[in-house]
Amino acid sequence: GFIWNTMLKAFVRGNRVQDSIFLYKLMLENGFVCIDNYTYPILIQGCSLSLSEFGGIEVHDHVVKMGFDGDVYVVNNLINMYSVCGHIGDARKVFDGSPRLDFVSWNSMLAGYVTEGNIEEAKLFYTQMPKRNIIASNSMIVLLGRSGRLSEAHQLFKDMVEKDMVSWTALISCYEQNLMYKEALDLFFTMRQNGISVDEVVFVSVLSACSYLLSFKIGELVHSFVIRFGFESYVNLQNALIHMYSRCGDVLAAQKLFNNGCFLDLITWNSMISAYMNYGLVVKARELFDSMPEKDVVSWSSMISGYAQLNKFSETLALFHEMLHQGVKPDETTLVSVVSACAQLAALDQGKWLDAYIQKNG
RNA sequence: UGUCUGGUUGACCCU
Repeated sequence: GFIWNTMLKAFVRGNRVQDSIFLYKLMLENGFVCIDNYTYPILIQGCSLSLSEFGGIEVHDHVVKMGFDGDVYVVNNLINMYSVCGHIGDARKVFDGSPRLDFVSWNSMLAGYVTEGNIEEAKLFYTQMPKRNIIASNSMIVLLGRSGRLSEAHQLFKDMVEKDMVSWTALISCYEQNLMYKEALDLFFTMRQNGISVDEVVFVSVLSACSYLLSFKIGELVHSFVIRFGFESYVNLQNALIHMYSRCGDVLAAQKLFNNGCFLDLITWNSMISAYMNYGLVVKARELFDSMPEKDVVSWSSMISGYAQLNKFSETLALFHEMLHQGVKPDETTLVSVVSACAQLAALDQGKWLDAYIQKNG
């Protein structure tokens, strides 16, 4: 069975959930022998990643019929799948009905409450845990931070007998989410002083704080750390650096990173486009936009809102129509810019048309 | 060969 499972995993990793289901059906036709306790966690994981609740429910059904519903790995994946699909009640049913639970089961269930933002349940559940662990505590820190309860988050952090890099990063993010970027940076430097190891995630997070503070000097310093630690080729770090430099007034540094970068992704392109637009470099932005291998709604919105910011309202409307023509669905951000363009141009008929569009599309 | 926690891009608002 492990050959089949390996193929299944390859499909799931490649975000090809339909193919994984198809392969699973072939496995069924092959007489079940290739289906084992490794098979379902992979399938369920695929449903989680693609938020396919209906696929997940179907797979859950098979799990029961095939008698794998006592496998703790299967159970944990089911809990996770129902949680990320927003069916926390079903996750809890799996949890409560499972003959066997381990600390991952508890962590997964807790993570469900955290995703949901359910402080009460999460706190209750956390106190009910047979044995707390770093991952559970880290989840709680995130939840408290997201809910604006910074002092509670900090207290929990301080009370942890063991902390890891994620605990520190989670607390740094808490400060950032509550717009306390200075404190976030301080915490990063404390983290370094305490000799805690760092990874690319920490740096991305810290660079984000620099961007908000418009702190070129610290941003540059962090960039030097990034190089010293050998993380400079990570796409997400390049994206964070491009964003930081553009926010902090050095669009040329951003451009240099973009031009020298390899393995760039959509976010890189989008960041560079909005960087150019923020500096009024419309032609450069448009060149990039037109040469993008693929665009998403953020690419379009960056251009459209950029035009609106620069008072180029007819360009705003023109690009919006182009967007619709290409079958890209605008979101709220896009529409805000378009509405303001209509208002500025006193384009009453366009405005009416847009109003009808918004009514029709919710 | 399988499961749980932290991070990056667009308008407005907030700061």
